Amino acid sequence: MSKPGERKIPRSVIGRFPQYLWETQELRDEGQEWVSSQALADALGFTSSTVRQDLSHLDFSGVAKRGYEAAKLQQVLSEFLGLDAGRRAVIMGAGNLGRALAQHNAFARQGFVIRAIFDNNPKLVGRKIGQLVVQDARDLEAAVRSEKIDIGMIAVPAQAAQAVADSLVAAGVRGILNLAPTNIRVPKPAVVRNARISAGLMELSGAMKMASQA
Amino acid sequence: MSKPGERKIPRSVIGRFPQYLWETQELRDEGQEWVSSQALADALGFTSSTVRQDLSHLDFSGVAKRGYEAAKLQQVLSEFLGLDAGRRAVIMGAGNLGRALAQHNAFARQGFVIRAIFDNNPKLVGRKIGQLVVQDARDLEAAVRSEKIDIGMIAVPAQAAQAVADSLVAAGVRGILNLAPTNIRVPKPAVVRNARISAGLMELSGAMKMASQA
DNA sequence: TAGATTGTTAATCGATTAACAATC
DNA sequence: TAGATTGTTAATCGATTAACAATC
Repeated sequence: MSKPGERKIPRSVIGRFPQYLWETQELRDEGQEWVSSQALADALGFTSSTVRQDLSHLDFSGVAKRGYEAAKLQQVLSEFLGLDAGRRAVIMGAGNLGRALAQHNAFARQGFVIRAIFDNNPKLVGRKIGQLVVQDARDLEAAVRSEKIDIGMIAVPAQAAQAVADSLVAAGVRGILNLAPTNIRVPKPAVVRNARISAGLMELSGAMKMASQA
Repeated sequence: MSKPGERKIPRSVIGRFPQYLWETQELRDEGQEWVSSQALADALGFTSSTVRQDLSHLDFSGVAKRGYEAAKLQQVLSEFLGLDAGRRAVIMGAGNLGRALAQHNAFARQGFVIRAIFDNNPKLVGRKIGQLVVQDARDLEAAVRSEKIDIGMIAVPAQAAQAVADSLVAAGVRGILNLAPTNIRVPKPAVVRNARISAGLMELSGAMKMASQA
């Protein structure tokens, strides 16, 4: 375990936490009650040393000779990532991608509840998407307040992404997940993370070129 | 410019290339003919030193006092990332996410052409999605061969992701973009990159917790 | 020319890995 | 107990930043 109170956990470590979480869930599903740093490392392609270093940031200890208790590890990781409370999100943009996200029920299982979807196109406003109805983007601020929204997911075209991010921040949203193929910036204490499929494709393509030359 | 032939460019650098590319495109759209390392750094939140280091890996030089020629930079980055030839992709899984990807025409503009979409659910096979018809997953190998597919995008549930990745590799696909919330592994020389929206949400949530404590 | 910006080297910073005593 | 696996320190490795001569 170690320093529960001392923080500044590197971003690279936080980036591996979701992976530990999934892998632990999978191992539990297979009936494992204990997971070792070596087992996680093998599954994820890290070294066991990295895994132990990473997990030592959590307020939680493994047990020598056995490893980490899977159920406990899962719980501590969830808590650390702020998933236990349930994060409340909105989707900005009701195009193909926004609509797909709105109907993607896997998010709920992981602690992310999507409360609303917005668009500024009058043709889309009012349309039903799964359980939700597309709302006018002008009504964002009221919804953020009444629904206590934590996170905005940006699924609009690249040119509109920064303006939409600004409106989310102005409405009081602290966390932004950007899916548009562009770079956006937000003032502190707001936080942005990118989940850009195009970027993934481009990096993949670059990596393929490297691999074919090596 | 420097060593065009010498490789092993760090993954972190390749990860920034798409960002340079987008930013350069945007600046060109605004009419800029030259971009400086400082301008890119400011827009993306890096230091100019990092930008210059990164771009020095490319077979291309800036010009003292002016910066980098935007059109040329865009072209060299595209080429480096293997986008100029046009990458040919298939989508595995015709659920909400897979269907949204199939209709997402932004990919084509960035050099990724989606040639087919597969599912193993007979109810979905034959269904029309945009320009494509959902095919039976058993026909993957033939399609990969006849369509010269480079990339497979995995948009199936987590439990099925590894098996689908294996089938892609067996069919001869070298690059895999994993969108499922799980970790998959492939044998060399195949390459995987992840574009997991759930992971992005979890990292964001963790970063929000850190930011609120700081 | 004078000044701005590159390319590159060297210094710093941070992250990963190795190693091993502690321990269950 | 003996052996496996943790937690942590120290060493290594790699990535970022600073600095500055070269140059257009």
